[in-house]
Amino acid sequence: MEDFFPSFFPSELRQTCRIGPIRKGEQLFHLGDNVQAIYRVVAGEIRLVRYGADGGEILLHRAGAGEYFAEASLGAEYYHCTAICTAEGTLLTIPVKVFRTFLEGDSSFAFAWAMELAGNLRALRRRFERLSLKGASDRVLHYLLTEGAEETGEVHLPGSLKAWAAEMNLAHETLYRTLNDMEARGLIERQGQILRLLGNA
Amino acid sequence: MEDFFPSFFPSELRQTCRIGPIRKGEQLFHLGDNVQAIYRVVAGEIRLVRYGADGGEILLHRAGAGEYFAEASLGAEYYHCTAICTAEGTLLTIPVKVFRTFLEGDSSFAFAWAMELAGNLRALRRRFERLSLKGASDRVLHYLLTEGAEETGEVHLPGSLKAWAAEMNLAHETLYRTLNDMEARGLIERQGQILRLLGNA
DNA sequence: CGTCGCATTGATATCGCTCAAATCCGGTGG
DNA sequence: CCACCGGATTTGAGCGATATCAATGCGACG
Repeated sequence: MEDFFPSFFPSELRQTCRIGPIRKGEQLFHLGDNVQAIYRVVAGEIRLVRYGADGGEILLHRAGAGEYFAEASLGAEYYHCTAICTAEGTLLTIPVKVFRTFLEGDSSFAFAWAMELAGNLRALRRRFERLSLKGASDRVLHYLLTEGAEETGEVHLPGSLKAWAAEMNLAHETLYRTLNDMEARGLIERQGQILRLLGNA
Repeated sequence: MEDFFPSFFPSELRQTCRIGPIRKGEQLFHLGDNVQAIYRVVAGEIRLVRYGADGGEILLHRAGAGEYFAEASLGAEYYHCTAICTAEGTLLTIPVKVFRTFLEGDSSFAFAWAMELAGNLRALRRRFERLSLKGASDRVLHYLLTEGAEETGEVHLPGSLKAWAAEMNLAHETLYRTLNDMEARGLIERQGQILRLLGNA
């Protein structure tokens, strides 16, 4: 199944992977577990979370279709967070042991993987930069500018507004209000699940 | 000079690198420049920044001795931020072209590099998680827990308190007050440049 | 039809930011 | 040796933006 694997995966590696369904609420691993696999979301959604001292859930990452997660745990002994399925789907499970073997022996694979990691790093830096903005509207603007379509700043809302608010570390109420304000000011335009950036200021 | 290079760098690669001094205020590259090199700080400090619409400086990363920067730009065409030297030191410059060649041809090098990137990714995730905390004291606690020495939660303050505040996206005044509060409450202990976590709550 | 979760709006509280000012410290030049 | 200066540190006061609490409508789903 070509769709399940990135093109650069060697066929021998593909044979050791597992592909299976994930159900909402299922936990793939917990904070502290020994690292046994890295994953790629084929369909559905996985959230990587950690729990604060007060029991509050801290969202580290949301992985959607096509995205890896726990990929940074390759060199670690144990997982640094907990993975929970938040939307039913399909999951590709890649055993670390075999994965490491290929990384060490196949230079073109290792190269492709390094490119992949570099891309993830850049994406995370964007999110980091976004979080460092204080204003809610600044974050929305930044999202449209960095994650939106080239030039047009058009974005398909990733799921519910509530989930989007969580990804940007905003209370969902604040996001509602902010979007209303911005639309009222003519900064953005909303058409159902599509957000468009209007004036380029 | 063994100190300048990570141990896994092939000697042929080392020969194409440049080692030179950097002065405070010097800019290594700007947002939008074509990617020509990745860097490693031997001594001193480099900050990766980006400028907001209001002209405000957004700190993306602070790289100190031993750290790489722009390493995620390997697969990119142009730099996504600006690099400024904030403390005099020495810089290792690694041309991307040669670097790529080695990545593609030397699997053990590529593997080591992938490990390096994975580590960077984990470090950035920690910082990201920290930023997602709302309270100032939560951020300080998180810093001590994740960046501090194992168990003891002991930390050498990275430079000035002001710089530390910037790294945690806090106003420096807020950090001063928070540290005072925390010390008064017996949560932490300060001895000059050393912060120690006391009660493990 | 009842329930659950998302969307939306209102009211209030809180925490960190901003502006301001005083002190301290290291370095520099006379 | 001392006066001066810039930057870090510290403390104070007040504001504002966001979180929080609360209530309602709405659509999907069993």
